Amino acid sequence: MRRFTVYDSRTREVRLFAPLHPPRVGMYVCGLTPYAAAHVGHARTFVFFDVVARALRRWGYRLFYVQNVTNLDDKLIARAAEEGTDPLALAERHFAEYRAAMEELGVTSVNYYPFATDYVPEIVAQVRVLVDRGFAYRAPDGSVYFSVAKFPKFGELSGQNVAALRPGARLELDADKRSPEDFVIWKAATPGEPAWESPWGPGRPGWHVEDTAITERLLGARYDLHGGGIDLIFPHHEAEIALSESATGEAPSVNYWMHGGALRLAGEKMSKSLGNVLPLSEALEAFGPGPVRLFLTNVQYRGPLEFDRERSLPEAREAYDRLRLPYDRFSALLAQAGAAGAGREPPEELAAQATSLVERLDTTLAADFDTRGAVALLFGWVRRLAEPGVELDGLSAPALELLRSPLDWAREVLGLFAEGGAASGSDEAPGIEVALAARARARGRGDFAEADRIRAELAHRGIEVEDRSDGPRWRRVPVG
RNA sequence: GCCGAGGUGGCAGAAUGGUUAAUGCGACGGACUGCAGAUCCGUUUCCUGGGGGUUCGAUUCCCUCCCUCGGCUCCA
Repeated sequence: MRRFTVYDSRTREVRLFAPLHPPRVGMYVCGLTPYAAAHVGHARTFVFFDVVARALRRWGYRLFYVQNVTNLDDKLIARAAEEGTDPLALAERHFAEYRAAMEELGVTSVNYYPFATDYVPEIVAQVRVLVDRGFAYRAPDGSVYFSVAKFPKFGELSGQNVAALRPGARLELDADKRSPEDFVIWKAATPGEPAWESPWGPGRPGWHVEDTAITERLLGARYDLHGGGIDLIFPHHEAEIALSESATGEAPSVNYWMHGGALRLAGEKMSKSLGNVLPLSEALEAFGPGPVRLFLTNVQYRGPLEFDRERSLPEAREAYDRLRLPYDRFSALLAQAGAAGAGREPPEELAAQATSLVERLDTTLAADFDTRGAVALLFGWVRRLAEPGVELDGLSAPALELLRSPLDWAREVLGLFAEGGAASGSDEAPGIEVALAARARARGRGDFAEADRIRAELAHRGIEVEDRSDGPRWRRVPVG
C-alpha cells in the first residue's frame, strides 16, 4: 500500500493517511439530490472523488466507495408537485440520467449508490436511539429534532460558533423547535407526500440523518473518508458528526474529511439555485468526456475553479488533444507491432525516464491528490516524446508499451483516453476512407478545389482531416 | 456581522524561505503544407492585491488593510 497524504478539513492540515482496518478503506461521498439535471459543478466533485478511488485501488487499498442518493426531500416534493408527478419517480428519472452521464464521464468507481428511502428502518432506528439517549426530542407536530445544545463539539468542523449564527432568512424560526439551531431528523408527514410509519407518527427522514444511518449500517460507527462539496460543510457535515457521534458514542466518526472546491461561473458558484449552470449532458455532447475530465482534474481540488462558457472547454479540448493524440499514436503503432512481430528497443535513457515518470506520477498524486501536478508531468512526457530524435516507428510492442506507460497511468487514474477508439485509420468508417482516397487523388492531380470540397464536406459531418507527413488522418470533432 | 477559502502573466492555474515563478490555452515569428489544420522550434524579457514587519534574501512566515467567492439549517 502506497502511503499518501490528504488534507483533512476538520483538523485543517495535511495528514498522512492511515486506514482503520488496512488494507480496507471505507469512503462515503455525499451524492446529489436528483431533482434536476446534473451540471458541470457536480461533475467536478464526482470526477475528483473518482480519481481518489482509482488511486486508492491502484495503490493497493481495498476500497468500498459509497455515494448516497437523496431521493426524497423538500425540493423533490416541490418539483414533483409542479410537474404533477411522484417525487420518488422524479428522483429515479434524474438519477438514471445522472448515472448515464457519469458512465460516459468514466466515473465507474462507486461501489454502491444507496437511496435514502431504502434505509428508512435504519433511519428510524437511529432516530430512536437519539431520542432515547436524550439527544433528540419529538416536537408537538410529530417531527423529531436534534438538540444541538446536547453536542458541545457542534461547530468544530466548520469553525462556526453556534451562538454567532445569524438567525437569518434561512434559519427557520420554527415554533416547534426548542432552539433555533436545532435541526429536523424526522419530518412529520404532510398529506399527499410519501410517508412511513414511526414511533413518532407518520413521517419521512430528515436530510442529515439519512447519511448517518446509511454510513453506520454500511461503513460502521467509524470509517476512513468522507467527501463532498465544500458547500456541504455547514450545516450538513456538521450535523452528520453530531448525529453519528451521539448515536454511536464513538468518535471521530470520520477520520478524514475531504471537500472539493466549487466550480464558478462568472465568479459565482455554479448551482441549481442560482440557475447559472451548464448541464453536464450538454458539456459531454459538445466536447466528450476527455476534455471535461482534463478540465476538472487540471486544478488543485480544494480551491475554486473558474468556468468560462466560451473558453474553458475549448481550451481543455486543445490541451487534451496534446495528450490524446500521442496516446492514439501508440495504440495504432501497437496494433501494427503486434502483427509485425519484433522491433527495435528504445534508447535506454528514454525507457528509464518512462519508468521513473510513472513513479513520479504516483508520488505526485500521493501528495494530497495533486492532479494538477500530475497533468503537468504528462505534458512534459508528450513533449519529450515529440523531441527530434525520438523515433517511435518500428519499436517493439513491449517498448511501445513502456513508453506509453505514463499515459496508461493517466488512463487508469485520471480516467483520460477512455472514450473508446476515436482513433483515425481504423476500419470503423469505410466511407470516410473512401472520401479520403478520393481527396488524395484530387490532390494528386492538383485539383485542390475538389480536395477542399471533400474536406469541407467531411468537416460538416464532424470529421476533421489533417494532412500529416505520413498521410492524411482524421478524427471526430464536435460539430459547431 | 460571524465562520471559511482565495487574490499569481492576456486567460486558466501550479509551486517554493534563495539560480531563468511549473503546466496548459492564447498571441507572435519560423519550419513543414497547394492551402488549412496538426506537429515541431523559438518568442511572449522586469506577472505573486496595497502597506508594514521578520530575514542576508519573502510570492512563501507574521501583522494590517482592501477586494472576491463560499457557508450561516436549499446546495456537489
